Amino acid sequence: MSEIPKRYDHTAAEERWQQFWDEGQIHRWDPTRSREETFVVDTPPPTVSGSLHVGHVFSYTHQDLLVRFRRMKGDNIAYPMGWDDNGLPTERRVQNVLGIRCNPHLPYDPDWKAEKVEGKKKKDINIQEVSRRNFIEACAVITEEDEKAFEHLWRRLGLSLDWSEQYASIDDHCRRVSQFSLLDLVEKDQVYNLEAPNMWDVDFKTAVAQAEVEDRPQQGFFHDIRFGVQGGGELLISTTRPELLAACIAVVAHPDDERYQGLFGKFAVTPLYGARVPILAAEHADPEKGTGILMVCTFGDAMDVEWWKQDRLPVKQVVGRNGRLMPVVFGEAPFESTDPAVAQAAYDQIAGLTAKQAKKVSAELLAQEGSFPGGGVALKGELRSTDQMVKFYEKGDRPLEFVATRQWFVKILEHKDALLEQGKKIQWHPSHMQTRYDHWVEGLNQDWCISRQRYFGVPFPVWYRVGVDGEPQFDEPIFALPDTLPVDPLSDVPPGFDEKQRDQPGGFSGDPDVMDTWATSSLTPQIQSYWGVDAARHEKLFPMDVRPQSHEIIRTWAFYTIVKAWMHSNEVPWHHVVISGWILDPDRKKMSKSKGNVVTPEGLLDEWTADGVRYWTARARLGTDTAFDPGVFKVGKRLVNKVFNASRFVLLQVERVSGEDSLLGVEHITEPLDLAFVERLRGTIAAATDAFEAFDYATALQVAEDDFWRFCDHYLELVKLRSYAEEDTAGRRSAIAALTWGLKTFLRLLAPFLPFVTEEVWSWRFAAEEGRERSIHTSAWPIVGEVDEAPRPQLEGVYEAAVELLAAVRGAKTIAQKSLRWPVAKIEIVGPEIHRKALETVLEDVMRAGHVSDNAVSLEDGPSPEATRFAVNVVLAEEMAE
RNA sequence: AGGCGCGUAGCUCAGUUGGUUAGAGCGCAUCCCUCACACGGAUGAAGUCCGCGGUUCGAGUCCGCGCGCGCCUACCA
Repeated sequence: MSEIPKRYDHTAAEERWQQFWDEGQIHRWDPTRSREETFVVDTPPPTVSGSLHVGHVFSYTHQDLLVRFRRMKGDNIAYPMGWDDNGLPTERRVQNVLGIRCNPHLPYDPDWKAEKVEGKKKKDINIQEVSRRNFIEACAVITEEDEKAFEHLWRRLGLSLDWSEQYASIDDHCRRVSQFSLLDLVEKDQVYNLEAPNMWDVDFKTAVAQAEVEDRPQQGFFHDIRFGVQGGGELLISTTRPELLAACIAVVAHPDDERYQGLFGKFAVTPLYGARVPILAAEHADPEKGTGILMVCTFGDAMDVEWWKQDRLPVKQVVGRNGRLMPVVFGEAPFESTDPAVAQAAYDQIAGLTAKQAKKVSAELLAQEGSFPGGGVALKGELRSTDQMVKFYEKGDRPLEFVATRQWFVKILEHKDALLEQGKKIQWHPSHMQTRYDHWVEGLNQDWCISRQRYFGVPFPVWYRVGVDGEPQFDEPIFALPDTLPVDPLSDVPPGFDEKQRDQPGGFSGDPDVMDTWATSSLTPQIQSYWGVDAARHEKLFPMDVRPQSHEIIRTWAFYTIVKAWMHSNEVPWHHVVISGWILDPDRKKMSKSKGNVVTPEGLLDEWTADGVRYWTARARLGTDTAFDPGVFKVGKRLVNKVFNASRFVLLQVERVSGEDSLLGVEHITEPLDLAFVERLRGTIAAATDAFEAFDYATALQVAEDDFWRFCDHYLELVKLRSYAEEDTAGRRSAIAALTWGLKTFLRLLAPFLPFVTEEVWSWRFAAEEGRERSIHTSAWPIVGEVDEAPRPQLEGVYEAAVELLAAVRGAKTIAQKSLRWPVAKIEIVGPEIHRKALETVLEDVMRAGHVSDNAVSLEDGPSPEATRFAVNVVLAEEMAE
């Protein structure tokens, strides 16, 4: 038995046990055990952004609680760690930290070294352009540092991850699996490549997918613009985007709209540009909005894209990839005009401007005399302000534009029903989170665009034949062979070609894009299972048991992962999804870096102990947002101290009584009070286990914690003096045996929540008992069968009667402002028979704990006051005994 | 605008299939250094269960209508 320290030094203990777990490799997945006895977690790979906040602590601890429970139940745990270093966040961070930009056309410079510019003033930084390969090397350097910071925090938190199972979403293995996934989708005809209008971020200059788009409120202005009608007349269009007038390809109104019945089939003529455009009827036009008749452009919004497709209208793209208006030539298709010279003169004033600038200039042009065909002013009346919702890339600063570009898409629109079915096969915790998934699937309106015009990501394993005209033939892709993956088509050469033929007529050209980061993240189960690489391992790990994540990424991570598992394997990726809520600051706002209200975790761990911080996270039920409340950390730390001190008391008693002999077994538990306590604990074990089985760690904690405090406040006090006995009596043996099993049980019930302090006190005595139990975390989760040798109590309410009477004695002393050790001269107890009988069996323990002298007790029959078992009259002694 | 969730003590939250007088912790008040713990303990005060209506012998719980908060989805005329 190791020496029991007087105080808990959490800093030293936490470090010591982290190291112990590492050395003992107790978190290792055992690949030799069967799938049935294995519990597989699809750990979220955090975006390695370099800054940690308390939100990370929150959801990752939730997973760990469930994992630690399953481990103690005897499961073989597969709990890997992945890092998401792919994509824009890293790219942007690297640009800022190192002051570089990628120029993929530059040659690789082997001597180039990354140098941090943090701390320098903005004007002193010269942005340096580097090659794609240099840029990716720089990314790797930065992410490695960031991963270390995360790993350090995870270890301090006591996450029982298997550190031998790690991946990074940009590493060779992940690139291989991602590219293999694309090839499999090609083979299954679930992916296509198409030039089409698509949402485009003009600053990042990349396509984005529906899932990455968010609506933001913006103030817009209606411009009422007069259009001519061919053959005479005019109509009034209300638009917030006058800068797209040159891109107008039609005018539409609702087919039932009385006002425009005579116009359908005719042509309108745009002001300034003199373009002849058809006037069409369309159900989607809302007679209530604006003037009820609107212009269709290429492309103002998603609806424009729909109309363009539906009515086979021409493309008049004016907004370029950089968000500025492109030069166009009037008088040539598709920019026909009744007066090309006038049109050109007008357009030349907005060409080259940003959309926002062009809007202002367009309004000025439209307000000029002569802007309406045949004389007059096209802009009618004042601008009217309107609140509108505008689509933004979630990481972007300017509105998205619809730009015709060539992109890769995964077919999801035609599979909505099948994807809803897959969602039903998964158990969502809490269950209402499935509704979010359903809503998202039902609301899909675009296929999944998976190509991004960026540098840091997984390339497409694709080349295109180059025609004799020197242009890539996109309908003739050449795919990499699966056993050559991963490839980079910008440096690798497709089968049957050599490097000299790159970008040459008759040769090949590599696809310059990278995949959407979700195209890789959607494969975390397959990455972990080595799908397509190691079939035996895949069998043992896929589908997984549980996916932990937060609710805002149901539409991305959960959804895409379900898509991929279904397309590749016709399976669900996991059987359970557990959803953590958010952390809210005291103003009930979500804590996030952009709001500047985050709390960094390391300081919390210093102040409240790792277990105390874990306690706070464990109090938050799944799916429920939680206030950041230092009061709860405090409670957690108190519990940690209580565990330490109660264990100290029990084990000092055990040490005194048992010496170095083996612990007293449960067969020694014979006293009625002890049996009543054991009976109570049986119920606690069952309740905590049921809750954990249902993924409800919060209830498991509450049940265990409540009963542990009762154990300390009541049972320990009731049994303490009996256990102090000098002689080896049956009563003392019973007390020590019950305390031993009780403590051992509480420690195990609390171990998933408080892994450090429970391990610490477990090591004093229990660890030596059995080899398997060297660590509490690989010891067996308590079951009621352990204590079968202690008979069930014959009477009910024994424990409760004892507690009630002790409270009455304490109350009398408190009211008299006396110490709890103050002796009682006389106590009169009146109550009904059933309660008296229960009490009589434990009366000696209660009287001893209350310092009631012998022969001072009277117990009589009679009614008890409401909600109590007994009427009690306590008379305190005149003086403190010596 | 539709949907999901939430609203219980000053604060953070439990409250099971409807069932006596609605619970816990924090905070607060008063007291107690007792040999596990003062980083502790005892005792106590504190609630219009968001509002209105309904079902029921009985509603915090079920139904309807509101109000407030959060989120999801839709919405660039």
